[in-house]
Amino acid sequence: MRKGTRNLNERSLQLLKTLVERYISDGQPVGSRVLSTDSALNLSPATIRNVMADLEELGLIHSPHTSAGRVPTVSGYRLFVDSLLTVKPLDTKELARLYEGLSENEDAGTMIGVASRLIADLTKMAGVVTLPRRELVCLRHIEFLPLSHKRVLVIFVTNEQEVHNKVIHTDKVFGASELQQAGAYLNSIYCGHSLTAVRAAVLKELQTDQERMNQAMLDAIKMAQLTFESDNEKDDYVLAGETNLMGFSELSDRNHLKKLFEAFSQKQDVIHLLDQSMKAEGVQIFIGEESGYQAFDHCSLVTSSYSVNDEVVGVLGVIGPTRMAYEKIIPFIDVTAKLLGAALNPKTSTP
Amino acid sequence: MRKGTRNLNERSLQLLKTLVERYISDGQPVGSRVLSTDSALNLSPATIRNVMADLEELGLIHSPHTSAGRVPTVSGYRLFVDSLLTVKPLDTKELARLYEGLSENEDAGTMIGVASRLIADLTKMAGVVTLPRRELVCLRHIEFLPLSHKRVLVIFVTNEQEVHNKVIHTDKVFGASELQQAGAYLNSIYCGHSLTAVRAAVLKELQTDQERMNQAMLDAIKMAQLTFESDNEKDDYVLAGETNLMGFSELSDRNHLKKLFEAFSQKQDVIHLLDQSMKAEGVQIFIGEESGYQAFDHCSLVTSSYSVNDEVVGVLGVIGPTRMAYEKIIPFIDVTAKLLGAALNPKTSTP
DNA sequence: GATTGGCACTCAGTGTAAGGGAGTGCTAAT
DNA sequence: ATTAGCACTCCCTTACACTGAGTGCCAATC
Repeated sequence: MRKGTRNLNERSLQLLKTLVERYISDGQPVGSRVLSTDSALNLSPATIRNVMADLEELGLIHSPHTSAGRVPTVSGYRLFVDSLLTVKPLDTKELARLYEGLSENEDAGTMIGVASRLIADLTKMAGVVTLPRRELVCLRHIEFLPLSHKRVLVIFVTNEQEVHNKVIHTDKVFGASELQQAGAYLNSIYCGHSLTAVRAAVLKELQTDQERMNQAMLDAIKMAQLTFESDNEKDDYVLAGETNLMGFSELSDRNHLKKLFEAFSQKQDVIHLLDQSMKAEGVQIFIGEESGYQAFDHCSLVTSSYSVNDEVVGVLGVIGPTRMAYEKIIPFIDVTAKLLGAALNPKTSTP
Repeated sequence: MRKGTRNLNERSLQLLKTLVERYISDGQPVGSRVLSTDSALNLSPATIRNVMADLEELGLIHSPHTSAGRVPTVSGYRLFVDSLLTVKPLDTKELARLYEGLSENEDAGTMIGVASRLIADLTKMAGVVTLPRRELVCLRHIEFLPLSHKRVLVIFVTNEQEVHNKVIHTDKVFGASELQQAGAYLNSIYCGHSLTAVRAAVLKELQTDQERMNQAMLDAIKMAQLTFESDNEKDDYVLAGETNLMGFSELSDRNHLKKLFEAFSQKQDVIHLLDQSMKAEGVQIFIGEESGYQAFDHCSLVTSSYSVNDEVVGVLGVIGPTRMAYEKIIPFIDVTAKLLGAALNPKTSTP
């Protein structure tokens, strides 16, 4: 059939682009008339209708009802962001605010919060930033305190000043001084190493000859193992500006909004989604149902991993309605990720 | 005028009560006809209309428009909860779930979270619980770590296993061993005391003769002072089930809901409100605008302080639409507060 | 004097009909 | 291949009438 032959020529792509841009800015279904005047091409509405019929057949656009204009489908958005979109340079004011906010030398937790807030404020959508992975964090100090019932409270400090704590269950009862000794021992050998390195070293230690260690050392190693045994230190993220999402008419359905907020507070879906984009470097985009989670059906996520010392340690992004200004959001997220990475770099961030 | 003479006789109160109950259960403005059949009094609609006219003049009820039924005003609700309401005994199932959830012996942080979640789940509204005041918390362990630039990271553990940390700025540079010594000294004298007691003792120490102390002791005391100097450890609360509020039609106004959620995430208004009810013992109720915060205009708060060892240490409550089932919520909050207090009692909660 | 029945009135909500507007699909002409 | 024209569809708004619920007031009744 002849439609196949003209499926996606230059012109139809150009029209799709204009249509998406127009829909993003107006929020109204776009008709052939507007498109005719809007696009640089000099085509009559009738011609455009023919093209639109093709685009619709390809599943790129869709008509809410018989006599409304066309609206991009998820595939349409996808094609748009993948090949049609022309990114706009960042607004200077926004860039300035990013610089200002992300140049302070605070601890990682604070910076994460600042970044999240900045994303939310500047995009008027919801900002989300994951905490840095533990590979990055290096052990600075560790300490054990006895609790009742063979339980021990572990406190460990990472990087400059981040304090973590965890309760572990030991197989015998330890006294305060024994625990103190164990802490001192571990501090002396593992201080300054990354948590993953510590975990690896501890495991190796336990598997090799334990004869050359005395009981106290062995106890210490065992406790370290319990402390760092798994990544169960559940990943977490900082969210800001959720309330911004309540303003969007496309999310006005009470039910959708509720599901979305529930997903935010249960966290796991969001975390899983962010994890995915951790694997790839650079900006990633999930449009509508692409995410695979019902809660995000009418939302898009634009994310980017951020790196410290050329190693990916976390993800940040923005959550908003499918109809968002991708051409502005994409560079924005890109820059924010780079700035956050730089701000977290211990070389430059230690005063 | 004659209306004055029969302002608030038994009968009109009875009618107001029935009206409020009916409105709470239905959510529809209540007309004279329903009220006539609903109330035990055997009165014709016409008579009831007369009474309602009086109640309206007194500002207790109000008509949304000429020919709708009547709806309670804030004053109407107030009168209702203050003198008309007959509290219903707690549902056995709910009571059972409360017992179950609040009998576990976890650390305070967890219990607070559980309580908040329980309130939200059982009332289908939003639950809120403040963290216990620091008067209650007693120092278990304190420790200092050197940071750069005359900054010191203080880590202190309170009660069983709650870890806090703070960065203080000292007026000279301390080495790791000096700091360790200081920590050991403070542990030896202040361990087991409440934070407020520690603060008081430290202040007293600094004001009296410092001759009998050596420099190391003095440094330790000074650092303790910096650590505990103010209540700036900002009070905080745990919120659960905010999303439940999105289901209520009376809060459907996008704007109201947004303001409410913003108040939740900014926290200060909520904290201030909860603080107020900390002062009074027992259940307190804020209806609609009474709270004084615009964000809560169409909401009611039912709160109760909770106590450990007969001392008020925190507040819990439920946030929902003005039209809520007070007669069930009030005893519910009352019981929950008592159970939480019991669960937090260190005597019984330490295994 | 309190209570009640009756009546006119008000007002939200609903259903129906008509007209306008925006947009489409198809066909025939260019 | 493109375009103009036309008939058609569907949404939206306005208008109008009608219903039902509820009120306020007045006069009759207990």
